[in-house]
This record gives sequence, C-alpha cells and structure tokens, in this order.
Amino acid sequence: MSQPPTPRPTAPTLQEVARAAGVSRSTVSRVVTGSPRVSAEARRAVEEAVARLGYVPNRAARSLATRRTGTIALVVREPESRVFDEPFFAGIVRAVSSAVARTELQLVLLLAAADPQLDPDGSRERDRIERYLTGGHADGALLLSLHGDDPLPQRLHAHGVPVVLGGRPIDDQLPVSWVDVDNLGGAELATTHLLAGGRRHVGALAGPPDMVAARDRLTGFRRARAAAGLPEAPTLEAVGDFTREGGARAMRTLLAREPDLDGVVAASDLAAVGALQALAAVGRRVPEDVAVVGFDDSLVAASAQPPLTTVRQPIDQMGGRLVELLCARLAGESAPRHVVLPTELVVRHST
Amino acid sequence: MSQPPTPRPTAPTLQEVARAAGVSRSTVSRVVTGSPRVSAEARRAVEEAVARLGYVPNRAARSLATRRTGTIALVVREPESRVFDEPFFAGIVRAVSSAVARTELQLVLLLAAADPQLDPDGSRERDRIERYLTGGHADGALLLSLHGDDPLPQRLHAHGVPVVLGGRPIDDQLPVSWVDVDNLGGAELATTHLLAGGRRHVGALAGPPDMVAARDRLTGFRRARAAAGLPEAPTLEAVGDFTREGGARAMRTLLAREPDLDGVVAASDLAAVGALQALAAVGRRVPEDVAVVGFDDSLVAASAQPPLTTVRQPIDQMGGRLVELLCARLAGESAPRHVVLPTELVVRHST
DNA sequence: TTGAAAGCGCTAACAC
DNA sequence: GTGTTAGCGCTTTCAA
Repeated sequence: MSQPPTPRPTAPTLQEVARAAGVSRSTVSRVVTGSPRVSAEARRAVEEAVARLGYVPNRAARSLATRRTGTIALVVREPESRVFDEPFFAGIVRAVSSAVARTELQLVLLLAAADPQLDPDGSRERDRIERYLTGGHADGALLLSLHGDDPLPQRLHAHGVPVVLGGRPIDDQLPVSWVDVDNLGGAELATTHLLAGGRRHVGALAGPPDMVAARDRLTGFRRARAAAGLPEAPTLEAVGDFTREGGARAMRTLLAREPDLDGVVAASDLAAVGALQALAAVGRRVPEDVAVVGFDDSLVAASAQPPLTTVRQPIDQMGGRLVELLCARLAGESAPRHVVLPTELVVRHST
Repeated sequence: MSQPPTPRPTAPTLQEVARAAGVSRSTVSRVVTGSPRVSAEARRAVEEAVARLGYVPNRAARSLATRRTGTIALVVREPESRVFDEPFFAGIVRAVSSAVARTELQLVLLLAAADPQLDPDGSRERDRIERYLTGGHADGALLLSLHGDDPLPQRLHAHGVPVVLGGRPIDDQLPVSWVDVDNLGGAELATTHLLAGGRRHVGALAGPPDMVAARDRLTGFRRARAAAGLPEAPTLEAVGDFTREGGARAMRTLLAREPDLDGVVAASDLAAVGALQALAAVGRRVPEDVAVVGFDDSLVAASAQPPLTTVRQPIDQMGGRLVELLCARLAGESAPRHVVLPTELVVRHST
C-alpha cells in the first residue's frame, strides 16, 4: 500500500496537555473520556489546557487502545453506478444518518462500486470494502442493496464484524439480522387497488430477479390476483429493473403481448415513470386507458404527470431500526433478529 | 465518549503471521507493505501464512505508526435534510467515488447534518465533522455545498488538514483550493438562448443568496440581459431555492409581478419542475406561453413534461479534478489552486 | 536481506 | 483522586 509522503503538522498530544495542565496523562485521559473520578480543580485545569492547545484526541491511537472505533459503516452495495438515482437509497441514507446522529457514533458511508468498466467482476471493490471493514475501521456495518449471492455478509460475519442487513437476504440461512419493509404486502395492496377499481387486465413490471425486494413485490402481485380469483398469467409479467429505462422496456414488452392491458404495477416509481413514457409514446392515456401504480412514494411519483399512486415504505423507521439493531449488537444487548415494517398505499388518482 | 463493551473476536496480528511463517515481524511488514527488500523465499512463506490465517492489517495501528490513514473524506455540508434530493449531489458523490476508486485511497462520505430539530444551530454536527477530521481519521477532505460563512474550511486548514472545496467559497480570501463549474457562463447561455428565441420578458428563479452557485447563476442571467441591451429589472428576479417548492414559490411571485412574462431561467432542474407546476396551476402553457430552462441536466429535466432545456455541468470531470487536487496536495505535488470547468446548454425544446 | 528495538498516542488496570 | 506502567498492532530506523 503506497502512501503519499507529506505528514501532517504535528497536533498536540495528550502528553502535552498533561504537561500544560500540570497533571498526568491519565488524568487528562479521564477528563477527555468523561470519567467522573476527577477533582473539579484538575478538570478545570485540563479543560483550559485542552482549549488553549486546541487538543483533539487521535482516533487511531484511541482505537488501537480500546479496540473500538466509535464508527459504523453504511455500505451501499450497488454495482451499477446508479446508486443515488434510486430515491430509495437517498432516503435510507438520510434516515440512517439521522438515526446515527442521535448516538455517540460516527457514520461513514461506503459506496461499493464505482466504475464497472474498471472492475467487471466487482472483486477489487469487494476486497476494498471487506478490507476496510475487517481492518477494524468500523465497529459494525449496515449493508444495503445486496444482490444475488454476495459473499460480503458471510465474510464479515466470519471475521466477527457485526452486521445488519437492510433488506432480507436471498439466502435466509445467513446468520445475520436484517430489517426489511413489507414489499410483498405493498405490492399486494397496489394490485388489489387496481383490481378493486375495476381493472381487468393488470400486469406487473417486475424488478431484477436477483433482488429479493423485486421478487417479493412480484409475489405480492401474484397473490393479489389469486385472492381476486384470477388465474396465473405469466404473460402479464415483464421483467425490467428499478430504473426508468427498465420500466419503459418492460412496459413495451407488456403492451406488445397484452393489447387489452388496463393497469400495471411497477417495481419502483422510476420504473413507473418509464412506463408513463412508453404509454405516451403509443398514445395510451393514463389513467383512462391504463392505470399505473409506482413503488417508493418518491418525489418523481408525486411530480409525475399524472401524479402516481404509489406504495410508501417507512424509510425513516427502517433507518432507525437498522441503527438500533446494530447498536444493540455492539452493546451486547439482545435484539430481534429480523424486523419487517409495514408499507402503505398512497392513492393519488382514483383508478 | 461512552463506548459499548463487547470486544471483537481477536483477529490474527502481524506477530502471529511472523511466527507462522518463521520470520520476524519486520519481514512480514515488508511483505505486506510491498517492500522489494525481501527474499523470494521469505515472501512466499509470509504470503502463505497471511492467506492461511486470513490476516488483514489493523488500520488503526498502521495509521498510528505512519500518521496516515489512506482515507479521504467527502463532506456534504447540507444542513437541510435534503441532501440527496438534489440530483447534483448524487452525481458528484458518484463521480468522486469513481475517481477515488482509481487510487489506493478509501473514500468515506460524511453527511454534515441530519436532524436540524435536534441541533438547531448546527454546532453539534459541525463539531462532529470537525472532530472526526482533526482527530486524524482521514488524510484530507473534500467539502461540498458550503453555505454562507461556514468556518469549517478555515478551521480544518488551521489544523493542517488538506482540504479542497467543491464550489467556490463566498470568501475568496480563504487559503484553500477549489473546483467549480462555470455557473455564471451556464446561466448566461441559458438566458441568451431564451432571448435569442424571441422571448421578451425573461425572468430568473434565483437560488438561496447565501450560496455562491446561486449568486453566480443570477449574475449570469443579468449579464445576458445586459449583453442583449436590456435594462436591469429587479422585478424579473424572484428568490427561491434549489428545491421544487422553492421554484414553484418563486414562479408564483414572478407571475404575480409580471403578467407578460414569457420565459424563466431556473436555479436548478428541481426548481424548474416546480415552475412547471406553478404555471400549469394557472393555465399557462409551456413552452408556448412561458419557456422554462433548468440547470443540472438531471433526470427530472429529461423526464419533465415537456422535457426541459437545461445547463449541463461536467460533474464527472468535477469529481475527478477534486480528487486529483487533493491527491496532489497529499503527495506534496504542486497543483492549480482553482479550477473552473465549462458548462454547456442542452436544448430540449425549440424556445 | 533480516531482526531487534523504539516508538506512534491513547486507555486501563493497578497501586498509591 | 491521581500517577505509574503496560500494552494496543504496526512501521521504521539501525545494526548485523
């Protein structure tokens, strides 16, 4: 690991503060860490010296001594460079950040992949994240947007790094805890809403099959149909992804296959917007001819033309629970292994 | 700083690898850091032991010894919890992340503010970021979205933390380097485009006055008008912000003041979309009655109804230059102090 | 080429 | 209450 040369101008150390305050290092340490076993007098002297010298504890040294870093990592494991195009990530990052701010911990956000060009199989990036975490730079990690059979949670667990997953893993044998939203229930709600509105030929724009959330939403769609007494209909399901392009593509597929289509449940709001565009391109009106329901309750759903009915995920809650679970693990307290949070339908137009 | 109790299961140390390989710690260290002064034989033995034991260097220890962390921070200094609603941030985070991936460094993303409720004056959060950075957890920092007279760059500089700013600071005396896009030129281009298209009453939806980018864009608007021989017209400028709501609000203000308005240059794409909604609400057609130009070339501009002409910022370049400048500083190499990158107009409809 | 030894700055027993 | 004393795991002279 080649390191650039220039060192930092030396910052004041505990030692120097001790000398300035006329006490020992231990006393300074006690004051700085907030121990009560210090005389008021000593404390005052130390505090004065700290302020005067502009002392800030060196984290590396503290971390080396305590074997803790006071830091947790939020890892967004998104190999396509689309991380923040997804409104969902934006929300969860904010929610987690906000929850962490209420603790003594510091949050670092690790983006898993940057340029797939450079690193087609993701292995180098995988190693980076893994090395960073196993190298002891964080006390624990929140893992988001796991795809397929990503070995990261397994490996971190093997290394003893506490981990909580945002979203249920594909392999439900994994010995890690997770928090998820009720994707299945949400999609069921959305589909039922369309069916109850009198739509006869409701299809699904499915997300990437290697992601659990996408699969759960598709399952919800199927259940709602079944519950309404409708037969299985694979031709009403088109695979896309969570992006606008993916949604548009799936929409075109569906339109070609099912001329009678009068409603679709999309994998995400972005996909729903893509569907809107695909429909406009062939002159189908929304919602008169075809109703479209999104998933995420993001800004794009609210500002779409027409505004989209969509499924709201309790993102703030999710962020809170993720942090809560990880903190409990770090503190050695018991906590639920799995948490599923309810979703709800946000109705924006009457179809 | 109260730390939770549970320690990590102990990971293998250099010491243990040395014993397993039958060499000294120094030799292991040399192999691990890639020093050439090691016999092939010793190297092989060490590599084997490293692999077998699953050894990963402890960063805190290494950092303590080298006084470097191998990490740089990207600080998004956004006090409103709206960080990732802004497509610009999403883009820049991605671009920086991608540029850092090409180096040996690791990127950590620090979100400056989470819950303004908790911390009305931002001081606690400010201290966090500052403590983290001055505590030696990163070798340098990229600072984004500075507002007003944020003392952070000054303070970090005083502490000897290398800093590069994304966006020109208000105080141009600040002894730090920065990378910015040509906001002024972009806004000028956009305004001129409208004027050249025959629009007579072109207004501006300005951004927050405490942000340089917003001010520069407003200046660009004024210059374009002046260049077209038009007089100053304060009533054609309404202050909003970069959000959709801000844009809608400013649009309504302008409409109330200037019934003849036939074009607006918005502070951002989001603001432009807000303007679209405000216009639709009063039955004005876009672009027939009023033309709207955005700023950012984000997804929302492309998918708006109608698709919006907008100003493209070279975000990938900006990310690359930011990282480049910081790396140069870290390596003690010389580099330009300030960089301004060109913007361009993306024309989406003929007005 | 290799090893021994001295820290890097801090915390945490343990005595006083 | 306060100071003394060991380390935490690694890098890096300095000798050999």
